Amino acid sequence: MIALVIDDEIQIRRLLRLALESRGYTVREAENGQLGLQEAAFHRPDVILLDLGLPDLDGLSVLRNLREWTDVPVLILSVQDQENVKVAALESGADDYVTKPFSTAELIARLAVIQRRRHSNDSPELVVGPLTMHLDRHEVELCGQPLKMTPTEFAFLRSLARHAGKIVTQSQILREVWGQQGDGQTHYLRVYANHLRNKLGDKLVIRNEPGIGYRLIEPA
Amino acid sequence: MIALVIDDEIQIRRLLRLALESRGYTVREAENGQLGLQEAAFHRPDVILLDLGLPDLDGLSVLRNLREWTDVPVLILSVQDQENVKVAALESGADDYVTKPFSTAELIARLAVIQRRRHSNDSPELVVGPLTMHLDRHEVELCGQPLKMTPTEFAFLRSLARHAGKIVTQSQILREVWGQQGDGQTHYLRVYANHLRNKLGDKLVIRNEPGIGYRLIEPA
DNA sequence: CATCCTGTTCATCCGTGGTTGAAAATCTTC
DNA sequence: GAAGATTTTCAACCACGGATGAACAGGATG
Repeated sequence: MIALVIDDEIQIRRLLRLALESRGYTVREAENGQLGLQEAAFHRPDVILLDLGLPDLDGLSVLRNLREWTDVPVLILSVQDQENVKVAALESGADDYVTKPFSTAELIARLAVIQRRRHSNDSPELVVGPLTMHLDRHEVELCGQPLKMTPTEFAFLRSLARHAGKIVTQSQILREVWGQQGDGQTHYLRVYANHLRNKLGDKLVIRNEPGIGYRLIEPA
Repeated sequence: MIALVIDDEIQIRRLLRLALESRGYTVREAENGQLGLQEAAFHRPDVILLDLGLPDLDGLSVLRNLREWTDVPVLILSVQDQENVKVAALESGADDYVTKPFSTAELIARLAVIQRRRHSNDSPELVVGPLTMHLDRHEVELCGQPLKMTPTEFAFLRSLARHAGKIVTQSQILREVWGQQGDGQTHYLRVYANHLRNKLGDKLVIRNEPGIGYRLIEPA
């Protein structure tokens, strides 16, 4: 399992190397975007940890470049208060992000989620823990029990479940559920997140990421 | 038993009409792909004889279009020994083919094979609780009593009965019963659901799933 | 304390579905 | 080919439930 760290700060790279190697990863490093892309192309890592603030290219450019030819999971490392950048990164195909400073435990946990998500392939049935969505028949089961759901609720939940464990941005959900004209109506999100939480009970958690979006996770 | 002949050569159509009518088929004709698709959607034939060389659309396009919404048996009429085209047709869902010139005896024989295969795969009787549908004869029984049914009603009920107990999507029913141009005409669904409910009484329930579709269930 | 974002509840409105009946199209039958 | 019967299509109506929009409460953050 190869991890590629793209970050200009050597302290961060050393920290990540220690954390990752202790978990069995082989770690490669790149100190700027240009080298990062080269490394990614040459060594084909299984996961990439990408800093958004890089000296040459900015992180977003690196991410978009990557996404032109690979689906490798990308975890963003960002400093706080760059919410718009985080949103842009997620919409450009990043899988998740952690905010510096971060605990290595959190980092490892998020990596695990990303990897697990990779392995699930898409079929007419979408399964997230105890939840099963039959996309063709618009039926939902929770712990084997059928769950009644309005069309809008279904679309909302599908939007989250498609990227289970991963953040889905507000505008992403709004576009998928309400189409073009839904853009900006963040109010709907709160109403329907509420509906779904009531229906899902404590079997599944819809967690809010303030200012960014929502994610569907299984309770620990 | 309705057969639809899609061929631009009038001689061929004449020949086929004679051969088929002598075997008890009702024959409909279309001289190009566009008309053929219309006929297929409107009259819902039990078998289609399709020429691969048509003036407007090529036969393969017609076939693929058909296969988007119906499983009606299709027999290909091909001119030469164009192996690659025949293979493509079979892979696109054709049931068999004959090469021009062909003997009517061979044609009839192949039709018989197709029909028999249909019936072995798809059993000629579809049973849901007290309801029995004789798919080959277009006859319906409810609690042993014969039930009169128009062609559209029959197709609608078959669409539901095939997936008894499961939700069948609105557009799924519309495509199966009315073909491509039925898409969006959800109005028809309400009218015919109403017809069927009246005929089925309380022996079987057609339940609506708001915004999604319908399902056929046995009352508890 | 002020502000922003979120969660929660509720009243209104509109879309969807059910129902009926009439017009239009199609198929029979002579 | 014309008259009648059957079937499909279409229009009009009502009823209900879900979508929408507003109001208010809670909580984090500075």
